[in-house]
Amino acid sequence: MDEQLRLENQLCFPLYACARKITSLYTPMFKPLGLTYTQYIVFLALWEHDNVPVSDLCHRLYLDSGTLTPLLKKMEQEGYLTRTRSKEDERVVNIRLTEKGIALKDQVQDIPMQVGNCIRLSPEEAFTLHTLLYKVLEQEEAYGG
Amino acid sequence: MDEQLRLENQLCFPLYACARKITSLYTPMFKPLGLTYTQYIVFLALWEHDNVPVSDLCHRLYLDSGTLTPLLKKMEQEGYLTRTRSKEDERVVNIRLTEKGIALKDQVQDIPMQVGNCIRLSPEEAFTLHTLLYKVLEQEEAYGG
DNA sequence: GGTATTTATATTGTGTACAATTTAATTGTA
DNA sequence: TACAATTAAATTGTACACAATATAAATACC
Repeated sequence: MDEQLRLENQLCFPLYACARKITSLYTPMFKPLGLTYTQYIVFLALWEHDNVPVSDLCHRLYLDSGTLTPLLKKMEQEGYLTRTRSKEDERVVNIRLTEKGIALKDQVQDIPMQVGNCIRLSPEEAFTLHTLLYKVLEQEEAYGG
Repeated sequence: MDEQLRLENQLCFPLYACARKITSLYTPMFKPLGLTYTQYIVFLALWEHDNVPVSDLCHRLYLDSGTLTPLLKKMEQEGYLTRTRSKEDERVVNIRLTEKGIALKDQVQDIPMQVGNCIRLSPEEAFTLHTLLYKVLEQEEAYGG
């Protein structure tokens, strides 16, 4: 009885625990660079599309301004990016990487592979997992996906 | 180039985003009960195995004492459980649900199903996702799995 | 039996997450 | 063109997570 309340039968719990486990695999690799996982994904987003409003980062990272604003301010202080109010729309703040921010890319190139090597999934399993996660993530309800 | 640094090619990112999305589906259902997601999984663990040391909860939930100690103290204050030093080993603190904590189970019975209905995966897909997540989670490196 | 080591929690400090609210700018509309 | 509604960020407040350290009890070992 109560099978639906068994920890092992939840989908939410392994997701929650697994996400934290993977993040913890990255943490020691970021430490020498003085980065955190959240800062890393902000960089990943910006290395792909730079000079974008805060709202663009919010959408792509599924994070809100309450999380990103202080993070971006800190990254600005550390010289990785600039925050500039848009001339066309004064409500908008544009984020642009500095040379230092762009250069950081070279230093993290092989980190995804190192973490990947710690995860014992076959390429097929990793692909399946990736596909299923995006299927859940891109459902219409939340974040206007 | 730089395919390995594209946000979309990471496994960590959809995991991280998906975990937060699922948690956010639970939050409004917990609100009338005054619960948080983390408290919920502590209850799930205790409804299965009650009267256990803090270390047992740490292992089952993949959380450390820095997270659980303040959480358990708060849940104790709210009358959901008791924290008692073991007589046999004074280092150990045993956690036991009160009647109030046990009774809460009735009020959350259908929440997993409601959340499940929000996730557009077939039973087979959900099973596959569950299996792959546990495969990653139960690898030997971390948490003594 | 006394001391070093290990173990179980607790504490401290830092960094997210996010709900709710605020502020300021822009847009829609009578 | 005033004025309401909307939008983009920022702010405030609460709740985790977790690394690092501290504390105290138990065990190991000489």
